[in-house]
Amino acid sequence: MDTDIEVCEVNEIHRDKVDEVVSRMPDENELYDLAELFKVFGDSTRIRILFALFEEDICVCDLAETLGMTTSAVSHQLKILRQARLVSSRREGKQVIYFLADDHVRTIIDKGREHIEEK
Amino acid sequence: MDTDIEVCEVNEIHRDKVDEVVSRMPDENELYDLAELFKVFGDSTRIRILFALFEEDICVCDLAETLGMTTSAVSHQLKILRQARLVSSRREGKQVIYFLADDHVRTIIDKGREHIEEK
DNA sequence: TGAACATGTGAATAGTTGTTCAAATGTTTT
DNA sequence: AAAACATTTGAACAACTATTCACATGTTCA
Repeated sequence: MDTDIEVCEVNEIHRDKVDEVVSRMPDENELYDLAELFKVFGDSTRIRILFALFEEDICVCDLAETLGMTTSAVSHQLKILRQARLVSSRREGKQVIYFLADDHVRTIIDKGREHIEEK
Repeated sequence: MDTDIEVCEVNEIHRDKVDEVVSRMPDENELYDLAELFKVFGDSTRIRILFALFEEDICVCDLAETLGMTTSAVSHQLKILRQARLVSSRREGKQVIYFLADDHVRTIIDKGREHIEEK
């Protein structure tokens, strides 16, 4: 039904080069996870939350005030940051305090800043 | 029409804390640009293109073959990578060869990998 | 110059995502 | 236990984005 008898190779592929590159490509899962991670950084609300957490641990309520957004909107974004393990939280009475999960966050954002600041 | 006479502060904001964090926040443009940059990394097609370019400079046609996509789709993504100054290109005869614009790309992706690889 | 090759681009579509709104959950205080 | 506070969550809507398709542009070679 789908035999490739009459395939006309339109483009001149450098077969050896392509095979080499393909063989060195990380597996699909890793590529997908990487893209998912950067997607989390790719929203200015979440970037702002991370910058706020660079300064100090902070509750949802203060975070919402800082960003001028509803606690609901902030909470939705915090969930995404938590799932990416970029932030963690602890409960203190009625409040939930968020903080950076580790130092990768700072490093990644710093490298991003370096890139955009060069010209 | 919108006077705040009857404002009932529902949440107990830590005013001093919020003001401090707000004052240290980078300006809107930088935050926006940062998010835009990471958005570019936040797509697995573009991540795959970047990994391919880690190995060697490569033309659109081979890139398409490597990724199993149409040259059109690849070209659209290359445009986005170019606009973010993550890749550059040079023409060699009929072909256009793409290559990494600088080493920030590697560094940023490496940091991302470190994060996801730590369980 | 014309044909073939290689890449780029605009419009359209399908899928994804951020915010809002309403309501639920969990904690403290009285 | 009830009321008030703080956060979370699900559904819905609007805005955005990646791929496809058709076509345009640019280069080489006969």
